[in-house]
Amino acid sequence: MQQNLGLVWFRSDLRVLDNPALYHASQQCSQVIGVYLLFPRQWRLQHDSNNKLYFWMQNLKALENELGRLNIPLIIAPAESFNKAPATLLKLAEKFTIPSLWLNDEYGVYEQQRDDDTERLFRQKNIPCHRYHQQTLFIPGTLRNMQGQYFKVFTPFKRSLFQRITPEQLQPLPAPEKQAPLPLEYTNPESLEQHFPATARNIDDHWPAGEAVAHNRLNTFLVNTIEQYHNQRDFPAIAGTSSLSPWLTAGTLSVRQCFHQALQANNGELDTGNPGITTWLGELIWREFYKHILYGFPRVSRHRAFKPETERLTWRNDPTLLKAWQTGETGFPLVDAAMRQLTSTGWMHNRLRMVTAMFLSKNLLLDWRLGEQFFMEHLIDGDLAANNGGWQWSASTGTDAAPYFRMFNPTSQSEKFDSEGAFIRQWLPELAHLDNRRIHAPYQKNSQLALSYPPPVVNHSDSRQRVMEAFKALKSQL
DNA sequence: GTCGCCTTTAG
DNA sequence: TAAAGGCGA
Repeated sequence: MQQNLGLVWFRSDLRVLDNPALYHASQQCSQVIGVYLLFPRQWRLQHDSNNKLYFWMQNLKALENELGRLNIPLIIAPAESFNKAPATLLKLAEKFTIPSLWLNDEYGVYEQQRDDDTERLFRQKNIPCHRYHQQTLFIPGTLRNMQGQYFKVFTPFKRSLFQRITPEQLQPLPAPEKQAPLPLEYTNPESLEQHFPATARNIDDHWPAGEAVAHNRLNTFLVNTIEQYHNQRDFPAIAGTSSLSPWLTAGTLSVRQCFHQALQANNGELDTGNPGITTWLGELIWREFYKHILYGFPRVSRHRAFKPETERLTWRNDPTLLKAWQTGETGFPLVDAAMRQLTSTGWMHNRLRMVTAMFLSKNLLLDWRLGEQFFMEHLIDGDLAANNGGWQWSASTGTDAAPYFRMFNPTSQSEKFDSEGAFIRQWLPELAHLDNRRIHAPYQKNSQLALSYPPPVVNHSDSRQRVMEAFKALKSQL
């Protein structure tokens, strides 16, 4: 009876819909069993936030329910670190006499090593390992320029993707069919989410788990929001973005499902049609781009700069300034409001991720890795590739085709993207009474103002000068 | 080698 | 409008 069982290993693909490993296993096996390994030690090492881990555990519970409706058991097993994965899985496969393993690849260096080790061990035992692909539209490494190298610039990468993408590869897979009941003896740990107490407030209300929720959000976004996406996405006081990243990172939702549905809403047009939709497709491709970069340039996942020469920059060591940035007490209202949004909700608006990242790395001249880590420690959608890519872009150590020195003025950004001060007032009640003009820089032209809010920790133009010279010095050192 | 172009601007 | 370098074909 157990001649043709399949063990499906879930990781960043916590869904039954459009899940290649699950789908193909259920097509080719008489019955399948799901497994999820807990890596608490590894997650700590990677600075994964409790917000994210709590959310993942809730999504895992939702997955267990979805699978249960299909009579597919889900075994949840502790494994501490990645290096314990092969033996833990093999033990399960032997205990339940399961002759095949099915999984969707992940593209971080340690994840690849873990999966390669697992496959090797299983092969030694004559258990085939079937590996699929789901994290990106194209397998990292399969989009190259004419010289056969990885694209280092976003736009040519996107053009190449548009040229090569086909309707067939965008067709999401259905859920597997319901299988015959499969009685198994196992006990899963209870109340897993309690091991990862979220620091974000009301996390269940803001970020409810499960595939049904994710698809509702996607559909609502496509119906109500996406057509104005290009006009509204830059304004943090407006809910103009998709806010789907937590589900995308957990794999509750696949990029293919998102891309497919958005493209349908645009009559199949990739770069024409509704500008809101095409802009959002571009954002999905940014996630794709950074995953390909992470795979093609593994140094970026080892705390190294994409542009090696920028490793000679001397970042300042100033724990007090770092603390001011982390707690939202820099005296720059938009920066502080953004940091308080992050620590209160586990999420930050994308425009503000750039503003706060540039402020840390350029105005404060603090190492971008400190900011990258702090983001990971709080973000509910923390993704190594996207977070690292964004930070390195902001710090000018990463991929960026623009020649000139890219630096935001946090006050101008505030006047431009929060002109009414609505976002600032939401997070900094101590400034709520200031008028729309003064709220962006409270002490400007009035340094004697009595406020329970700190004065600016740096002078923008001086700090701008300082970082410009630091980058200029890199070139003269060559 | 040449040429066109580059997510998100500052002053 | 100046900045001001390198990618990709």
